[in-house]
Amino acid sequence: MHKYENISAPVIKRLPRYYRFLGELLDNGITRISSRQLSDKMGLTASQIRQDLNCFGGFGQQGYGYSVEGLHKEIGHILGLEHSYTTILIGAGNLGKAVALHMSYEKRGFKLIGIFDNDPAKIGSSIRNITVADMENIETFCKENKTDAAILCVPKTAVPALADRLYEIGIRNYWNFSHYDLSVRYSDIIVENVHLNDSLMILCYRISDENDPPEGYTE
Amino acid sequence: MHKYENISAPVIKRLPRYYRFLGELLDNGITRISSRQLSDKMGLTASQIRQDLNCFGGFGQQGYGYSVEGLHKEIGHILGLEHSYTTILIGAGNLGKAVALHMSYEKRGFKLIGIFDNDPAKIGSSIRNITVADMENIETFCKENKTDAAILCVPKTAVPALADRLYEIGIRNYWNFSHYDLSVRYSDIIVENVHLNDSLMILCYRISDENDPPEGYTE
DNA sequence: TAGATTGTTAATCGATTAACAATC
DNA sequence: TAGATTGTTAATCGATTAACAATC
Repeated sequence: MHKYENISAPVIKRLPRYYRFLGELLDNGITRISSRQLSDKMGLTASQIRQDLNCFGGFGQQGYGYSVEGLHKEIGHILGLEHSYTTILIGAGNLGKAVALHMSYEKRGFKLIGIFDNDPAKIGSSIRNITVADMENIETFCKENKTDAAILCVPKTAVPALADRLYEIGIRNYWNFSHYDLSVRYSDIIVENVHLNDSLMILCYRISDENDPPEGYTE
Repeated sequence: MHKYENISAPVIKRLPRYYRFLGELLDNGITRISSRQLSDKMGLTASQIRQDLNCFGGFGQQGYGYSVEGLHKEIGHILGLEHSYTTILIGAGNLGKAVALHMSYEKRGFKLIGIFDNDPAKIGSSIRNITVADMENIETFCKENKTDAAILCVPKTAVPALADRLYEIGIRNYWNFSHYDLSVRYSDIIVENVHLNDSLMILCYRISDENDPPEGYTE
């Protein structure tokens, strides 16, 4: 039932970056590019670019290279950006608010149709023309409005119970900003994580690895 | 000059997750764990856990397993969480604000000492007791206050000029939320990216790959 | 046609998994 | 001691790079 079979995670993770670079080239009025030129710009090998693209089809032309516009469109299509998945956001704190407002710039892929919180101070307030609703009403809302995906911006302590509830409702696609591993709890769901703490720790590792050990450190 | 030589990126990326799971075990009062038990909880192989940990040292005990508290501490140490890097945030929009507030919960690793923006409407406002300063004053500020790292929460169009300016000041460590690849511009810097758009596109790919092709799609 | 660059196969490199001797 | 589990080496698997025939 997969559109593309056996595409490895490393390849998929590179697609948005290809899409971004091609978009920039397009903005700069560049119409064609070779895998070598693109590899120079992006800091990877031409071989890898050709291998990656050929997972999905032969988009280039021998002796010529790739049409920037054509390739940009193809990758957009591979990513499925022509979809519009109805999406709800749970948690209207600072991060939730930022994500909601961020998504207004994002035209493709996802459409925010509801925002939920259980804090009375937040319920009733408005974020980009969507009124924050009471978590109590989420089942009713999802019955009345087909909901494809949920964005989780709640504290990790709230996630296990929330996850069970959303799973019960039938939601299987998650953009997860909470410090909790949803994928361990359910195996038949799709989760894309944005773990800010993890990201910051990795930066911390790389900075401290480069520099002198801190005081009190002995080896 | 590296504390740990030749540690591969996949290993480093798993460290925060180990740290998180061990922290949870610790909270639940569990004192010891074997690589097999941990692998069951985390959804990976016991072999991989042992291989990963042995990049840094032998933290376990044959026939017993690992001390949860000991291992948690060790990984915290490997990540360099005992540091406190002085950090400035550029861009006090919704995302910048959310990140600044997020970091107040985060005690270890980084300390936010300044927030900058060039929007007169934002300059002078206050985020978690830090007054948003004018970008004009960033050179002066960094001369007076040793600054280890910068968080970029500005639109991508603003990044190239900003990056040059921060590089000139001497900042080499970046937590980058903008849709721009800093690492291509400078090679002697450390960049950890949080590309929300890229993350959302990957989710989009995985949802559309699972489901029926959209209307108008023919193969 | 000649030159350039792809698509694709083969070679290399690296990461994960399996196995087991060491040892607590 | 016997049982359990690590640390570590060897085997497998997968991803990246190199090479080149196909072809625009």
